Amino acid sequence: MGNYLNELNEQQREAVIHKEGPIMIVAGAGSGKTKVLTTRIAHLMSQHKIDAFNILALTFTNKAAAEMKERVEKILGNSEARNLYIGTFHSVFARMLRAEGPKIGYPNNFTIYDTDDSRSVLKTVINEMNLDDKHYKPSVVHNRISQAKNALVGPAEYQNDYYIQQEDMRSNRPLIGQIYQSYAARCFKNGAMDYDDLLFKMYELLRDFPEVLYKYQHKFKYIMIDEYQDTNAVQYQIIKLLAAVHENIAVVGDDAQSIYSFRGATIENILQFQKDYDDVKVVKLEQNYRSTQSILNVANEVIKNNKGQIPKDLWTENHEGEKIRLVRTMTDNDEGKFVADTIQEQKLRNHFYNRDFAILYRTNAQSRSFEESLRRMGIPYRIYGGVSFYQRKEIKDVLAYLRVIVNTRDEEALKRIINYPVRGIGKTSIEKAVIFANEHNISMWEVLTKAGEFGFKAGALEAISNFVIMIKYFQSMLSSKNAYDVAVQVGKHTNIVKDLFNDKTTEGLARYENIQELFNSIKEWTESPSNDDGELGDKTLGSYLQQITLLTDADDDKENSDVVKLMTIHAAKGLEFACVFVGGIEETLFPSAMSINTREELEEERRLFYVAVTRAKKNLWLTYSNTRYRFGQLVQNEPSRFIEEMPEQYIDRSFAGGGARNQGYNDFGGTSAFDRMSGGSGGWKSNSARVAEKYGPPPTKKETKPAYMPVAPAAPKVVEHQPSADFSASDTTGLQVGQKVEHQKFGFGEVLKMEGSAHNPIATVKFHLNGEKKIMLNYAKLRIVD
DNA sequence: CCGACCCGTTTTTTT
DNA sequence: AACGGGTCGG
Repeated sequence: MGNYLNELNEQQREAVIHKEGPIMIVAGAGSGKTKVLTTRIAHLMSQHKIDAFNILALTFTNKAAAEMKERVEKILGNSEARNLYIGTFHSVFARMLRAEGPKIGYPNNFTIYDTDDSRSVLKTVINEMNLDDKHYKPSVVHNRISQAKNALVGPAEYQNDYYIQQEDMRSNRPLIGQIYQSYAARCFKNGAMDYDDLLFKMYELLRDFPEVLYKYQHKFKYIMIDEYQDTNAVQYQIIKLLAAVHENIAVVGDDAQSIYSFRGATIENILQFQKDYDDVKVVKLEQNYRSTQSILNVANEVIKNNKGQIPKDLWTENHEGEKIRLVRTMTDNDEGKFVADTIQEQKLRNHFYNRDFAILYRTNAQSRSFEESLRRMGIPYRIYGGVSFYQRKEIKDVLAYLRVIVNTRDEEALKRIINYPVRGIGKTSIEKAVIFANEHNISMWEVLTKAGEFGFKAGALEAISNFVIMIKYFQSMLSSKNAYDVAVQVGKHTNIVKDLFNDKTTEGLARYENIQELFNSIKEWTESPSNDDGELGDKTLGSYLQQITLLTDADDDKENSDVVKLMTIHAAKGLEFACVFVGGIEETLFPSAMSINTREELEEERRLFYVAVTRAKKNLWLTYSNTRYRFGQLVQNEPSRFIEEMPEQYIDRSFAGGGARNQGYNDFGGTSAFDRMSGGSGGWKSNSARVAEKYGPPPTKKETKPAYMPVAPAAPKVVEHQPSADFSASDTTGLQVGQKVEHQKFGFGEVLKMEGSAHNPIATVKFHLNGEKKIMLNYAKLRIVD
């Protein structure tokens, strides 16, 4: 400790040591923004003896929060940092609402609804109003309500706002306001908040309860906000309230990286900041420490096409580096192969590790072709985002039990588990219970506890009674047992675990493993150290459930695991990688077809492009494909307009078509030299010989070809397998090691090993075609030979 | 009350 | 292409 200031440049230091009053740090990509915030926190604590309890730092991802905490701890060299209030907006407010919830009529153990829960409640409400959920689609209505909440518009204001009503009329959904009202009432009745409520209710709490406002205003003497350009109206108002007393607020942001306007974020908040406080200190961080000059120049040049950026003069002392490689392929699969091939090649040639690579894309659906190619090459990877672990069915089932135990008002969870596993409470009984609950304005749970008074049939009555007794039994454990012990009891007592264990299908096995993983993670959480602040240090089930809903699977990453990372560009913000591939640089995909209608939308896409490019430290590949599958249909896309906006001198287009050597560039990979080295795929492509002719022999170490040249495919002796006349993939549920199988392309073989998950059943098969080959594949395409 | 089958939707991005 | 919801038959 002590010399941390020496690591900073002049501007960074200025921002760190600025003690009192508001400060706005306008910073470019890779300029050490987060470093400044963390150092500032450490500096306040060590030099100015500010107590950790009095510092609030808000971020947009759990990962950023965890990193910050870790780094502060490292600088300070003690464990003081664990008492800091560092977290995402949502998780910090959830904690506060947990403490203050009863003031606004919510239980301390209120449930947090994720997007699926919200839509499910909406569907219920829409049906109860006798509206058509095909027209009033829950997802559409949810977006609308979400936007309203983020703009501080409650149900009443929504229905009274002329322009909002006009919009709803125009889309022929005039009743959204009423749905909003019912939805809010239902969530409240269920003792539940959705993601947006965590912000919206926090604002109302501070607005309506002066004593609460007073408490937190005085508690938080210093406030830091990361990624300030991504704040929306509610967040802005909350920050303003919290900071009003001390005005020791430091915000860091880059207007060029504002990419969350779809959830209400507005860079207006940056411009407004200087108007809201007197004497704002503004610091600009313009030196980039991350990327090569080529990368930075490309990013800067493209972003210049946006109007109204805050002028910044970004520069770097880094080397110019290699040119940005622009790569065109014929199909999305070829794109995947190119990337996997190039990763393999770069690893060997330039001694990169898997963890040095990231593959970024605009939409989650694009991950598939990359996954497949990586798997074939045997390159380990991890996908961030997409369907989170906690959204899996079996996980949600167990969590639903836990939710009901903690908050019996949670009707969504109750309905999910009341007859799972089957216990004789059928559809009719459930409907009855819901109707009774609505009629008597009590919770569904209360109906169940007093089932005798509501005239259920004898059989149903007994089933309900047993169910109620069981849940009450679980509840009796809450005070004496921790989250893990309760969860284990639930698993045992409900037979969920046993049922899954007995399910020997691949899916059942995977589900069983997932449940075990859930239990392990609960245990881990239960045993992790808590902080000294009583109000948030608890290890109860209620506390567990609240934080779990706010977790993304990007958060619990095994930081050091040596894998290639795949994620959307949105998810990549704030991260950096030595080598970056950005896929699908095509019109209708990037920029998205949804976002080309207004200048604002298009500029956000361009900022997204800026974010993607500036993730790279050393090497950057931009790939696009002539054709790709979308909704199961082959579509053709033009190259993205962003490609033309890049300055020529930093671009290597030698694999982007146009030149003679690129004609018919349609088969990368599958048969590269590295395939054989890695025991991967290869050898069956009929046209690889042709391609090899065009590109010459595979590179050797002696060659002085630039490092970025793709690996030319070898010219294998190809024998095409002729599938049996009646070939069709069989039901492979019973597939076993040793089984003889046929594959349409690879021919006959024998199963060596089986692994993977239900979604990705992987078998290693030894095929006999073209000599023995071991291939890992998703075995859905196999025929069992008897 | 469960499975098999059919049909419609999905893909912009996230807490 | 793949998943979820709905329907129908056993």
